[in-house]
Amino acid sequence: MEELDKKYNHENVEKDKYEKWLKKDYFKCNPDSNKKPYCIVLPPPNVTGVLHLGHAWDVALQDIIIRYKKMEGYDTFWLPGMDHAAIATEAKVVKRLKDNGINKYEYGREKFVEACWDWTKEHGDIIRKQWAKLGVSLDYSKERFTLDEGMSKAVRKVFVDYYNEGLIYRGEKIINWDPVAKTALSNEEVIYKEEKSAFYHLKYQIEGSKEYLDVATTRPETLFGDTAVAVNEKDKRYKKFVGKNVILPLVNKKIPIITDEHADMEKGTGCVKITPAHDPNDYEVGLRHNLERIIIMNDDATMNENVPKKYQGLTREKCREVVLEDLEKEGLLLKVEPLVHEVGHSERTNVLVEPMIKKQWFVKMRPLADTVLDTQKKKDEKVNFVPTRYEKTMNHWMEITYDWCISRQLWWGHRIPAWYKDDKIYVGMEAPKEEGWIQDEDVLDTWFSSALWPFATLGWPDDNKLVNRYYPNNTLVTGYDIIPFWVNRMTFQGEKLLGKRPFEHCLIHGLIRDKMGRKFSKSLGNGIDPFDMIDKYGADALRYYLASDVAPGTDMRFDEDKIKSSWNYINKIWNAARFVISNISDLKEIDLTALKPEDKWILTKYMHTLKETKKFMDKFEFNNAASSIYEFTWNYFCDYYIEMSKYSLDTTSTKSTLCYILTGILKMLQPFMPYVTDELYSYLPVKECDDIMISTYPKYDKKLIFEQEEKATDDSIEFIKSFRNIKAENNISKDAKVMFDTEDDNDLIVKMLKLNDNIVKKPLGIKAYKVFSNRIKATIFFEKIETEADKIAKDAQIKMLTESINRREKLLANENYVNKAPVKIVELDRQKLIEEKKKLEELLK
RNA sequence: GGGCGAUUAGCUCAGUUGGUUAGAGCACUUGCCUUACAAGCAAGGGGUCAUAGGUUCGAGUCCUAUAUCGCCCACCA
Repeated sequence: MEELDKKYNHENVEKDKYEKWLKKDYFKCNPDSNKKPYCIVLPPPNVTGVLHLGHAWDVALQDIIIRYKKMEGYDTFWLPGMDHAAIATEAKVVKRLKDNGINKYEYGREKFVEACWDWTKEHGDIIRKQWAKLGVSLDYSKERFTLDEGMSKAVRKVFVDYYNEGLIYRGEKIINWDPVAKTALSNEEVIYKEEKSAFYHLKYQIEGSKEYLDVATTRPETLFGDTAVAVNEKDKRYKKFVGKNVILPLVNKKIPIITDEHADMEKGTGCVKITPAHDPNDYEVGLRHNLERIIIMNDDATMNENVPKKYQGLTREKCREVVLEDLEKEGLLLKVEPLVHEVGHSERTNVLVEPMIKKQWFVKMRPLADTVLDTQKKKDEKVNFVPTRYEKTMNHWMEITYDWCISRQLWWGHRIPAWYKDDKIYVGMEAPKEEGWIQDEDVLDTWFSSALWPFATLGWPDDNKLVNRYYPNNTLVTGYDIIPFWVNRMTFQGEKLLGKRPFEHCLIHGLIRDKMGRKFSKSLGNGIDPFDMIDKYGADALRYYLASDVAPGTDMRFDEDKIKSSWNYINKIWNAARFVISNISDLKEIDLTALKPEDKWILTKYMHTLKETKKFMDKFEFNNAASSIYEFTWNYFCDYYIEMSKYSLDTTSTKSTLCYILTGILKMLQPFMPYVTDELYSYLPVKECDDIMISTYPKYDKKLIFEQEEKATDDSIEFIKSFRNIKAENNISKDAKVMFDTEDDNDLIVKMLKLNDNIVKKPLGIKAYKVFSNRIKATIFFEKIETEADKIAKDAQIKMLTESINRREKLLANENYVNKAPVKIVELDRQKLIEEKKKLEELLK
C-alpha cells in the first residue's frame, strides 16, 4: 500500500473523486420499496450568473442531509435544476446585446429568446462544474430547467385550469411598473428603500374664492393626473369646502373636493391630492368615487401627451424640477419640508417603481392562501420550518397577501397561453386552430413556474411515478429571504394542485455577510468567490466551515480564518488516520472481545458522541453535530486515546479499537467532508464496502458502554492533567521524584507522564506538592524550597476550595433544594463536597 | 406603525426540557522540534451572559419593562 502524505493535501485528495462517484452512479436515485424515500429538490439557481458563497452554503447543507440519509438507509433522491429567472436573465442578455451595439427591440423576439438560450447554456455549464467542485451528490439524470418542455406544460395546465376555475383573471388594475425593464412587477419584487425627499405644500385655489387648500405631496409632478382633492369627513377645518372645486395649478382645471376615509386628519395638512392612475391609495379612492384616471406617463416614465406640452417628454425627475420652478414662479409653492421616506424600487433594475394602471393577469390569492393557513394548523400536514419562528413569516404573508400580478412584459419566459381575436379571448394548452388568433405577448412571472418545482420536476401532471414516491418532498433548504417569493408560493400551489404540503421540513438558513457584517455586493467589491476558497483550502474545508459556523436560520459573517481552521482540523484527522492506518495494516477483523480499560473508555465516549451527533443531525443542527464530533475526535481520540494506544500497539484490542473508532469518525464526518473521508476510508484494512458514501451510518450499541471504565479513565486523565499543571506552573524538573500514595495499578499514568525512572516508594523529605484525582493520589518531590509565589498560589487554592465548600454546605442544608431538586443533582453535590473537603485537608497538612 | 431576531471572552459564534464552578475556534501568555500532526503538543490568562425588576430551592436559559443594533412586513399622501 502506498504511503499517505505527511500533510493533508486537498488537491491530491479531491482529484478524480467526483468522477469516480458519478461513474459508479452513487448519486442516482434508485427507487427501492424496501427503503424509505428521502427527497430534496434543489432550489434552482438562476442562470443569470455563476454560483456564489450563498449557493455554496445552500447546497452544502442539502448535500449533508442527503449523504447522511443515504448512510442511514434511505432511498435518497436529490434533484438538481436551474431557473430561467425571466426578468433577471432578460436584463443580463439585454445588457450583453447592448454592449455589442444591439437593441433588443430591433433584434426581435425570436432572436432574442435564442440569445437567452445561449446564455442559459453557457451559464448552466459553469454552474454544473461548480456543483462538481463542491462535491454535491446531485442526480444529474433527473436535472430540470424551469423552462423545459415538461415544466412548460405544467405551467400551461395550471394557468388554464386556474383560468377555468376563476383563480386566474385578466384585469385593469394599478400595478408596480418598472420603467427600465418596462414590465409589471409583483409586490415582492418591489424593494422599499429610504430616500431623502421633501414634502411640498402646494396651493390649490378654491374655485371662485380667495381661499385655498394647502395640499402636501411628495410627488408634485403627478398633479397633472389629479382628479380630486380629498379631506376627511370629520375634519372640521375643511367641512365648508366639501363639494366645491379647486383649481388645479399649472393646468387651471377644476377638480372636486371630496371626503374619503383615506384622508388622514393627522397627516400632513389633512388634505390629499388624488391621482388614481399613479398611486395605489388614490386608485382605491378613485374606485370609491368613480373618479377619472388620467395616465400621465409613458412606459419609460417620461411624461406623456396628457400633460401640458411644456412637460411632455420630460422624465419624472426632470418634470418635478420644472413643475416646482413653475409653481414657485406663480406663488403656488407654499412650503418645502425635508422628508425621509421609504420609496419602492425594482428588485432587478433598482429603478424607482411607478404605480401605473395596466391590463395584467392576476392570480386570485385569497382562496389559495386560506388553504395554507388552514393546513398550517394541522400538525401532520403542515410545513415544519427550522427554526420554527419562520412559520410566522409564512403565515403572516398568507394573511395579508393580495392578488398576484403574474404577467410580465418580457420575452424570456413562459408565454401566457391566452389568445385574442377581436374582443374574444381563448385560454388553452394549445393555440386555437382557427386563423386570426393572436397570442398574448407577455410571459409569466418566473416564480409562477418555480412555484411548481417540487412536483413538476417529478413529472407532474403526466407521469406520476416519481410524484407518488417522492411527493411531498422531505426537506427544502433555502434562505429566509426567499420565503415570500418562493416557499410560500410552492406551498399554496402544492396544496391546491396535489392536496398536500410540498415538503415536510423547510430548513432555513440566513445570509452570508462580509467580516464587517455587510451584505456582499458588487459596489462594495467585498465579494468572495467560494471557488477561490476551494482552491486554497479544499471543498471539504469550505463545506465544513459553512455547515458548522452558525445555528440554523442565522446570518453568517464570512471569516477566511475559520476555513483555515477547518483545514487544520482536517489535517489533524488526516494525521490521526495516518497513525492508525500505519499501525493496523495486519488487522484482519475487528475484535472487541478482550478490551483494556482505555479501550472501553474511548468506546464509551464514542457511543455518547454518536448518540448526540445523530440527535443533532436529525434536527438539522449541523453546527452542534459538527462540534460534538470535533470534540470527540480531537480532545478524546487524538489527545488521549492515540497517546495511550502507543503503549499497546501490538495488541488486537488496541488495533481493533483504533480501527473501529476511526471508521466511526470518518463515517460521521462523511456528509460534511466527502472527499477526505473517502480517501482515508480507502486505506482501512477492514471495511464493509469500497466507498464510504455507500457505507452505513454507525449504529449506537449499548454493549459498548462501560460506565466503570469510563469513570476510571476519566479519573486518570484528571490526574494527568493536574500533574502536568503542577509541574508546569511550578517549573518542576523532569527528574522530580514521584511517590504514589495509592495501591492501584497506575501503569498507564506512569507511561503517559513519562515517569518511569522517577518513581519512589518512600517519601524523600523534600516534598512539595500533592496531586489528586478521585482515586489516585501522589506526591511530587523535588529540590526546591517553596517560594512566595507558590505560597500565594496555594493560599488561593485553599480559599477557592473553602468558598466552594461553604456554598455547597449551605445548598445542602437548604431543605427546599434537597427536596425539590432531582436526586441525581443533589447526590452529585454531596460527592463533590466530600472530594473538596478531602482536597482541602490534604492542602492544609 | 406592526412583527421578528440579536446583545455571552479581544474577535466570530455555541449553549438542548431552568440543574455540578458558562463553552469552542481564532487571538494572547509560558514551556516544548515528545517519530500521527510545530498548520502541532502541554499548561495558562481572559466573561458580574446589554440594563432593571420578577418567578424559582436554583436563571445565560422563563416572565415584564428599557436600551442599542439588525431584519421582515405595511397602500405612511
